[in-house]
Amino acid sequence: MQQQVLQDPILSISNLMPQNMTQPSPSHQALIDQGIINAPDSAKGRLLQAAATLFKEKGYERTTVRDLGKAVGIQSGSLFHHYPNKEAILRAVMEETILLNTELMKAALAQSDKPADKVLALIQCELESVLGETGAAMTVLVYEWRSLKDESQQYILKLRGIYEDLWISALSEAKEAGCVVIDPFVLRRLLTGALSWTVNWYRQEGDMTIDQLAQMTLSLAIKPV
Amino acid sequence: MQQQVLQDPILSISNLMPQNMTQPSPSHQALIDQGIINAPDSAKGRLLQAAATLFKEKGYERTTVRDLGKAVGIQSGSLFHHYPNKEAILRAVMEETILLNTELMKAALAQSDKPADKVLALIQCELESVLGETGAAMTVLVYEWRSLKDESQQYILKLRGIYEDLWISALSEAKEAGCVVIDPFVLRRLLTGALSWTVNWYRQEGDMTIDQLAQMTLSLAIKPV
DNA sequence: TTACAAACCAAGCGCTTGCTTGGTAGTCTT
DNA sequence: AAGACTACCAAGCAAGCGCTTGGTTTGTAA
Repeated sequence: MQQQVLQDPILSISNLMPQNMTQPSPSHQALIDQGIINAPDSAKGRLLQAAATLFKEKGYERTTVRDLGKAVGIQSGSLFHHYPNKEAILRAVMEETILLNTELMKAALAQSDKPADKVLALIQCELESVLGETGAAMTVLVYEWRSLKDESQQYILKLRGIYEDLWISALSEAKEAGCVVIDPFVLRRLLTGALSWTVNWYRQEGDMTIDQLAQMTLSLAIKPV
Repeated sequence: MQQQVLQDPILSISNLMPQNMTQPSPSHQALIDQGIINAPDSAKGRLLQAAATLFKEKGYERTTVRDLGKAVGIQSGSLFHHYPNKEAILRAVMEETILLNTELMKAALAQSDKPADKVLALIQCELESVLGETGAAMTVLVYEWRSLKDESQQYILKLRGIYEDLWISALSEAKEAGCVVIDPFVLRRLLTGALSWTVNWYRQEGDMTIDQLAQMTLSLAIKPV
């Protein structure tokens, strides 16, 4: 059964997406093929993309189901054909983002060797997540925590744990190698704040690339050996 | 005309405040005496403290005027005798916090001499602000930005500019002294994220003091000369 | 004692919210 | 062709929201 395509070409949320959108990465495509996350051009996928954008810009509470409906080009009531309630949409946004970015990080780690390279790969990866195409959803993941029900919080927290484990083991390796001085857990938490906050000031149009920013951040986190 | 004290001893927001509250610092008291900010034990002061706590815990949007009224021990409608609308309460919370913490930072800087010491003083000061008594209000200042009207945003932004200038000049001095390698503006923004994020994980009850955390953060920001 | 203003209450208004309902158009299966 | 299913619309409900109103209590000062 093929998903029907949403009909209104004017209000359709495809207008909210970058025109020259890149192809999904191999990791991304794999998750789509396994049915774990929705394809970006499916009805649900576009709803989630629009929701992420609105939740980031206005906040979850200030975004109404009427806003969501308008962004996708359907009536607000029709949203509840896809998701049982508004919170489930927020949860789905977070779930898909954390799953996707965990896979992206694993892929990035697989291409690195030395401890310092791994840390750089993680920093680059997280910056790309926060500042790139999935940035809206990542911001929602970080800042709209409180709006989830307890049960959803625990579920997302579990997924986040897997993601954080990748960080902790990389930083621990770096510490054993002598290029990190402070406790890996504290360092990770300081980095979490520093990296997620970039969404509030970094602009692609500026004269600093994401890679340059990643290098600067790395220079704070590790000392050359 | 002396401020009347709120009457309900059960619901009074004084119950929400630490029992063994320290005396206001000299900088704090000076601002109170000048009528720039409200005394913590005045009616308005307690309203703002309760509002900060609720806004931090539930978010501004999820906090209703009925919640605020209950926390202070008055009817929700009576709030509008003190402030014209709900947003004005949020604005007042932010305004008082930024004014107070700007003064605290100036006082801390005045006692420091070498560039690295000044940076450490700023880090300590900001951590105390975020994690100490004014923590709720500081968190609101950082994370409830979007809920302000445009005009209020500009006003608070102006106040924040003064605060940030203290940081930028201290980091610039440190860079000239050779103990900072990356651009002061970028460094400040990374530190902003790292320090404000501590509210999400640091616990006083743990075995790491705020001063130790400040030292660790300093070790990332500057290199010994 | 009287006068007055500040602080507050009780009630509720107008509006918006998330969500439900009953029904319809189009597609796929048999 | 008939039936089943998905995706949607139009309308609106119950609850909760920020805020207003008219009147009462309380503290201060003449």
